[in-house]
Amino acid sequence: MKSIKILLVDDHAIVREGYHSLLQKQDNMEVIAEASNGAQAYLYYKEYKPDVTVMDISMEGQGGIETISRITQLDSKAKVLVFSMHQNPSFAVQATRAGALGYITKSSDPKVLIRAIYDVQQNKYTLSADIAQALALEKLGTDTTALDQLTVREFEILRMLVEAVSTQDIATTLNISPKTVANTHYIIKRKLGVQSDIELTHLAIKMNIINLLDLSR
Amino acid sequence: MKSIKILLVDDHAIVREGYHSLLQKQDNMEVIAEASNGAQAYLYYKEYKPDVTVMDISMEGQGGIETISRITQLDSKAKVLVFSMHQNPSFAVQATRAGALGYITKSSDPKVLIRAIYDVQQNKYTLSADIAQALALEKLGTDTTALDQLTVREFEILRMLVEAVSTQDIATTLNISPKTVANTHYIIKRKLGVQSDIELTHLAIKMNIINLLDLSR
DNA sequence: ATAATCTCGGGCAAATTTCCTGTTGATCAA
DNA sequence: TTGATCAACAGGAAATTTGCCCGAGATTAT
Repeated sequence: MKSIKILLVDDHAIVREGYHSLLQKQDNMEVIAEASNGAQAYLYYKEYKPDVTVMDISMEGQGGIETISRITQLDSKAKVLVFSMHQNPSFAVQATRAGALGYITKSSDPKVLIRAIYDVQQNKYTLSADIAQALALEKLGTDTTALDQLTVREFEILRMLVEAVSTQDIATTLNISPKTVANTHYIIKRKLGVQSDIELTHLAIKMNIINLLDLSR
Repeated sequence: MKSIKILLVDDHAIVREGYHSLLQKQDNMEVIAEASNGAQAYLYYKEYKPDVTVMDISMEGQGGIETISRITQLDSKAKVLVFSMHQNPSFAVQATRAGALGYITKSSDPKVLIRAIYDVQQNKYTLSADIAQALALEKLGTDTTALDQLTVREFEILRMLVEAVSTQDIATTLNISPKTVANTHYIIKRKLGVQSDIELTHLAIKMNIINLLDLSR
């Protein structure tokens, strides 16, 4: 039987060790190279032309998604399986856009990974169950254009709110009653379907209302 | 030579596989049990009394730090080595408070992990180089993390709070009264000097408690 | 012109926050 | 071993905020 040649990409040595040990038990899979970062992965891909590339996307430096783009740009038939710790379905979306053929979370059972490698090798798109479910929920949930439901004024107030401006200060700068700000705050939360201010902040980050660079400064 | 008995705790099967494979190559180390969550880890600890417990602290549900507390409370001589993906030294501080004897990041070389297991087994405190450096910088720099003022429990609750877990849910998973969670929430805000939950979330992002890449739930 | 929508805010019950208190249990120094 | 300290827990009560109602005036759309 012809052996599937695999390129491993993960910045945690221990995880690569795990793959290695796991895949070695499969007699028709063979790890032909391991990379610990995106740049290396790209070089190895060119050099070894693996059948399947198993890649973590949360790496320091040049991200995994970027690496997927570059690899699939180099070889449009590249088969990349993403193996990530992120349960967030938008990662799966991003990875797929970049050209990945599958997305499996690390909490998946090893059997699922093996199965996924076979699937990807046969050009079959694969998602782990948890991600598939989350994606489905997101699709039928309202989430996507939630922001468009806000009026101009609401959006303005939202922007100040998530920058942690106090109700009082917002009222003062907008020359309206704090009560109105509080009411609007409530309306915003209801429209966006969030329960708490913390959720609201998360949403604001997702929607790029908060400038993350400002924040982490 | 007597073999060092090891308990592995990590919620990612592939990572456990990695440890396993790595540690098996050491002829004086033996993995006697593997747990995939905190509660199970606690039970296994009681049952197997391992020489060294190697634990990931970013697990779903009952956190790893909480688990360390419970284990060291059960057996004050327990030797716990934390193996974490978090580069933030505050995690090391909290883990140490909870009773851990060492803190190694997952990006460390496998050799470092092996070395650390020996060290911990001999009751020698171990830090991986990157964390030691960050801690040192933190100590002499002004940037002294306010987070270190928090108790272990407070830190644990903070982490859940900023992930937008509800007071009720936190109370349920930690088996305490919602009133206690609300009280602790308040204490945390006071200690960190923030006015609102939105400010608290900003702080959490700055302090790297929230994984920016994973903001969705 | 009429309806619809936005903006603004008052009212008020319910929920939460804030700050206090006290209990328990663990640690630790004298 | 005893007293002191501190973390964890949780109840009480007042202050504040939230959640949801409403209506009024302005603006926009049809």
